[in-house]
Amino acid sequence: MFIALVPHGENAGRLRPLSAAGVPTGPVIETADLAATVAEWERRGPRWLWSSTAEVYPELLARGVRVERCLDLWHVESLLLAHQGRHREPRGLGAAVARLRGLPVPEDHGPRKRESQPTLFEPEREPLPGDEDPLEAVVAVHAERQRALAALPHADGLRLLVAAESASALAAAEMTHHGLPWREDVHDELLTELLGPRPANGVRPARLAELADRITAAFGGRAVNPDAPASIVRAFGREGVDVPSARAWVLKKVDHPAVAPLLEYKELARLWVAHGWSWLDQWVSGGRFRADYVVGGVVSGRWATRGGAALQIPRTLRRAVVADPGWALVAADASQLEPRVLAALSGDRRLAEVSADDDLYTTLAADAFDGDRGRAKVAMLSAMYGGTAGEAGALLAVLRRRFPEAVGYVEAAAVAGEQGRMVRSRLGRTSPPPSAAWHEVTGSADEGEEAVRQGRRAARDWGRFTRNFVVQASAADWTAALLGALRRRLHQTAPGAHLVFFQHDEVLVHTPAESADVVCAEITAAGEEASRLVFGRTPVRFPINAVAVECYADAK
DNA sequence: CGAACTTGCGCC
DNA sequence: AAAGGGCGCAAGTTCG
Repeated sequence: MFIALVPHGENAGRLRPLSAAGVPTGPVIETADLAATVAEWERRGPRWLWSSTAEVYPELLARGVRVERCLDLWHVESLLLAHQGRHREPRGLGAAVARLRGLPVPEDHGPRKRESQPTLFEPEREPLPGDEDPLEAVVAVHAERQRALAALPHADGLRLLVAAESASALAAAEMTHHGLPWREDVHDELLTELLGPRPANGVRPARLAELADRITAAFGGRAVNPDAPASIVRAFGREGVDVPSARAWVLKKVDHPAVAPLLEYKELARLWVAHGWSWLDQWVSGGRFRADYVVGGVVSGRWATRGGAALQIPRTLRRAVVADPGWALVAADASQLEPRVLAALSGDRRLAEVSADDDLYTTLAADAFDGDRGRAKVAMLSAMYGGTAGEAGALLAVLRRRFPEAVGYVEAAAVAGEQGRMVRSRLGRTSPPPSAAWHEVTGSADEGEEAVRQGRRAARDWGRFTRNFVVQASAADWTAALLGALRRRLHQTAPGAHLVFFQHDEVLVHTPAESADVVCAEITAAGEEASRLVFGRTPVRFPINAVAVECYADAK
C-alpha cells in the first residue's frame, strides 16, 4: 500500500491511500496533526509517497516520527530523466507535473546553501503549473512514472534503484536529525595545541604568525604572502628556484630553507580556515555536527553535502568524534569497494577469486605482480581511473593480460565515452551526455594540428570519466542498497542505534554500548544483502570491516 | 564593487 | 612517488 502525502502549513497535511499500482483506494484525508496521522498510518506498514524526502521528512523527524519506507518522487524523476539522457532538466514536482500536462516547465530554483545549523521553518511553496492540486499531482506523476518505468528494458534494476535511493534519502534525513557526536572541547583543545590559543576574529593564530615570519626570514626578509600561491612562486623565482606552482607536493622536492615552514604553514592554515573555531561555532551545537547531505547530488550517485564540508573532515579531527557516555560508535568501511565492484560487474572469474582475500591488493600482487602490492594497486587504480602516467601504462598491460574481462569492461566504457555514448551503472544510473561544446571540439571538421589535438584530448577526457563512472556509480548502487538494508535492520534488532555518518564507502552508527555487537553483525548482514540485491549470485566478496570504538580516531 | 574564475587541499 | 576519477570550500586574483 502507498500513501500519497502532501504537507502544508504548520504540521497540517493531506494524504490519500493508493493501491500498489498507484490507484486511489479511498478518499482524501485531511489532518491538522500530520505527524500524529503519519504515526498512526505507519503501523500498517505503508510506503509513503511524497515529492521529496528532503523537504517532507525532517519536519516529521523533528516531531518524533520515523517512517520505514517511502518512494521519493524527486529521485524517481531524477533517475528516469537521467536514464533518458535528460540530466539537465528540472526534477521537482512542478516540473514533473508540467511535463505530464504539456505545460511550460518551471525552472528548479536550486536548494539554497545552508548557512549554519538547520532551523525548522515552513518554506513558502510555489503554486504548481496550471494551479494543479499538489496531492493530485503526486498521484498523477507517480502513476505515469511507474508506467514509464515498467516499459523500460532495465525495469528491475531501476525499481530496485529508486527504492534504494528513497531509503538513502530517509537515512540522510535521519543522520542530519541525530547528528554526529562531536566533542567541542576536544576539538578546541586540538586547535589550541596546534595553532595556539584562539585569537580574536580575523587575527591569525600565534603559530601561523610565527611560521609566516620564518618564511619571510627564509626569503631574505622580503614580505611573502603564504596564502597567495603566486606570491610564493615569485619569491622562489627571486631565489633562482623555478617552481611551476606552489602545491605542497611540488615544494616538497625543492631544497630551500623556506620549504619546511611553508609546508607546515599550509597544513595548519588549512585546518584553521576549513575546520577551525569558526567552523566549530557555525556547525556544531549541543554536541552534534549536523551535516546536510545531498543524496543524488553527484551524477555518479555519490552523495554531496551542503555546507560544513562533512565529507572532508580531516583525519586529525576524528579525535573529536566521541560516543556519548554508555554509547559506542560502530565504524564500518567496505574495504577496496571499487575493484570488487569491477570484479562483479565484469564477471571476471579470476578477479573474483582474488576478491576472496580481505586485502585484495595483496592477492592481486601475488597473482600478477611478483608480490609487489604497490604496483598491483597502481595497476588497478589506473584501470578504474584511466591513469597512463609513468609506469601505469605498463602495469595496466600486465593487468589486462591476466584479467581480460575486468580490464575489457572499463575499456569498453572508456570507448563509449570517447564516442559520446552514455554508459550505465549496474542498476541503471546513467552518465550524462557530453555537452554541445564537447561535440563541437571532437567533431570539428578543422584538420589543423591544434584542432585535432584538442579533439582527441576532449574525447580521451570524457572516456576517462565514463570509464570511472561505471565503477563509481555501481559502487553507489551497492552503498545505497547497503544503507537501505542497514537502517531497516538497525530498527528491527538494535533499538536506539542509528546511522550518524556516511562517506562514500564508510558508515558510522551511534549505538547504546550493549548493542554494539549486534550492530556489527547487522552491518555484515546488510553488506551481504546489498551484494545479493545488486549483483545477484556473484562469487565476489564484499568484506566490511566493522569495529566498535568510543572514538572515531580509534577505528582501524 | 561584486561576480566569476583560479588555486590548492581536505575527503573517498 | 605521482596521477588517473568524484567532490566542497575558502582565499586570492581578475573580470566586467
